[in-house]
Amino acid sequence: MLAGPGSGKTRVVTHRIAHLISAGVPAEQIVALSFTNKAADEMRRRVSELVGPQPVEMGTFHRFAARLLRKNARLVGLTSDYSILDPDDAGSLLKRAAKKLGLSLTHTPIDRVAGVISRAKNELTTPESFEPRWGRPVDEVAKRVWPAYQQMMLEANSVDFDDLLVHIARMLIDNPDLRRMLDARHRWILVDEYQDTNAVQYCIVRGLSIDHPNLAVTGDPDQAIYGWRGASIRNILEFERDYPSATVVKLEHNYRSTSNILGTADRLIAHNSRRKPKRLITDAAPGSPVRIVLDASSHDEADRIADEIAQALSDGSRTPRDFAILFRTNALSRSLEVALRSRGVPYQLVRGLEFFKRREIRDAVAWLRLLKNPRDDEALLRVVNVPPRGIGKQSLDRLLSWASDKRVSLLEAAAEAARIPGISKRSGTALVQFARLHGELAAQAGGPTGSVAALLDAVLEKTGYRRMLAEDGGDEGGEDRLANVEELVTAARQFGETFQPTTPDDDALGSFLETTALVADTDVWDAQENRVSLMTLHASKGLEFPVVYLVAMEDGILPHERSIDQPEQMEEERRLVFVGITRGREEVHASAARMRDYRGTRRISAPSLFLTEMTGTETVVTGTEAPASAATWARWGVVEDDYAQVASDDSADGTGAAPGGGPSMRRPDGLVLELDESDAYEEHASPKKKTERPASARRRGLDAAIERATDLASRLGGLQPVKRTYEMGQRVRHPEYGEGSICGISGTGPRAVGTVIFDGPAGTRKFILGHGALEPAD
DNA sequence: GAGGCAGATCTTTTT
DNA sequence: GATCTGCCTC
Repeated sequence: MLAGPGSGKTRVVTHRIAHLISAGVPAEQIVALSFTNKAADEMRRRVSELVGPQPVEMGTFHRFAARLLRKNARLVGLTSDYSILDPDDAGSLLKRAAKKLGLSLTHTPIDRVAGVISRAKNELTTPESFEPRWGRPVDEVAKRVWPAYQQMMLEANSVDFDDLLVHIARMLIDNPDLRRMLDARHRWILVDEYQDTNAVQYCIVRGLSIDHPNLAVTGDPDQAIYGWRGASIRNILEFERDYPSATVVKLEHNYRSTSNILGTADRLIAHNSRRKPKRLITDAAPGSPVRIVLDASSHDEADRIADEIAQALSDGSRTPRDFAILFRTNALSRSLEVALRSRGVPYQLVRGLEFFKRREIRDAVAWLRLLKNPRDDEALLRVVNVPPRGIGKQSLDRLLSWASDKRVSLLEAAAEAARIPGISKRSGTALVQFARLHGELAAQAGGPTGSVAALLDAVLEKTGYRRMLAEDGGDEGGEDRLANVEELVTAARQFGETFQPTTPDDDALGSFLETTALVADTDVWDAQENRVSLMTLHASKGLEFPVVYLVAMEDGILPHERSIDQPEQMEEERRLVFVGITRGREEVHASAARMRDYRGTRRISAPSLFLTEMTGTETVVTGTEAPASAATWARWGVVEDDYAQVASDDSADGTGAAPGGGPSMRRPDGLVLELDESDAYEEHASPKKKTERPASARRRGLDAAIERATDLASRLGGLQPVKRTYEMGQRVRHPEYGEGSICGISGTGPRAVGTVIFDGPAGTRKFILGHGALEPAD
């Protein structure tokens, strides 16, 4: 399903599940994969509304993989008690690996190296097959540490986030019998947000749907915003090749936003060249125009928005949960928080990881991990000297090298610490005692009947952690931290109450750890809470709000400075804005500030290119910094509009994405890509030319993009794009709705919105005229 | 070994 | 701005 924003995707997915079940498909054979737990929970809720609670497997890719891995851990050299390391712990393990190899990290920051490895894993590259790109020192370092890192992971019976998926993918590739079994077991698969799947995820889905290709995926290439994580729209484009009998369904009708909002979103996204043409159709009224506000400073921006919200709240026209404020980076939230707080407006910052990122929470969870998996060295390092037990860096270094020589875990080494040369008597005793403490707690942890909350309580008590926090009344909120830890105990208790083992080897502690390890930002966001939501654009995917504010749309921030010189990344940034705009149901306000206090410095920047691209008949430009005559802005807009016209002609005809119909081209790596720029070219050229494409179209990346602008411009000289003009009262024909007449036009040019009264039952509908959905009826 | 301090460093988005 | 690092002193 190619499904535009607000087209009822979740509804389609849930109804499909419900339909399968009522058609007699056993619920255990259905797997529904999404990207956040939130989305999965929502799906589950809606499915049980339709057909009652069902044992359908619903969750994130990572959760699904984690459970599968637990059942088959032996196949990849792990035990079912394996730990999941979060990026921080994984990073520090990577650091230890580098140190072991004596690699200097001064010129290659560790998170950069981690990023390269993560990226490679998501491409399903192995440490052996990984090839450093020439002239990239980070790659060279990655090439060398990766194997050591992986070895250490294995010895610690641990995986990182990426490994969860990679292990499953490899398992499916290497074990044909198991693959067949799992394929048969998970017969019906549904994947949401398919445009954001990467190679590993693709591999997993593919592996489970060869014998039983009952696969339903939904996605919108225009909302692909995880390219940096290796997601690739090629998964959508290749779909029809891998599953030749696939049917493509387009959901183009938007039930969410006003036509002004949709028009603006569409105008913007038309500037992307690499996309499947797709229409946005709506019956909705125009609503208020999308507002573009230019403020003098980031503080003005925050104050203005807070004032507007406070005003709407006090006159009763809105309630706090109607509002969302979206931004590019988390760091941008601060001034908004301050402004909202000073006006007493309740808000929630959607950054759920915060809780699980807190030191005290991580310490407590690390203890649980160590109890579950005694080989989890990273967890041990985290808690071994908290509260202080007199075990310092020196002793730990000795312990580490001894353990690594003897090939034992740190915990095993700790038990022997008294005998390890170089470790002082005092530290040695402390380590031995630590090991003994672990033994005591582990005894309590044993047995699947044990409650996680009780165990956690014992940990806090016996390790002296709770006492440490209680006594640390002074400087930095030992009280708060204590409260947080107690909150974790409560969470564990609640978890224990609802926990239902689905398989015999399911245990509460393991599941609890899995849950804490795999929470996402948006998972903590609570739609019920009546608060203004503050979140990143990425986190907003899949949500909707009556009123949306897009802030800090400035050059260098919204097209992020690291994206500006790369055309593909610019397109992703543009999609990000597209996602942001289409979150809005009734009002969208985009803003930029001339001067912004950011990262401790003050920066002056120009309004985002995207603001000018959005500007048109559906928008108004205001604010203290708005050009008085609107001339500068407007002229800028006009120039952009010419470009917009070129781009819109690219996608003027919505048929390009029909199954197998669109022209496609093969890249050297064997992928099939559809490029709209060639669509545009083809559209007006003779059909014969289809096979001999100009060399320029074959080139990609920077070259192609530079070429495209100039090349396309010159080519257009000889190729007149089909220009249609419409006027009031004109008779038109729509392929689906039949004939009608235009009874209203708002705006001008290819983006104008026309209202059509159809003769048939379709009634009155609105269209973006330039989209080619309508033809003149003679 | 613990704790405190100054200076360096680095800042996209996330399961 | 915030956090981490290395260095210093007790």
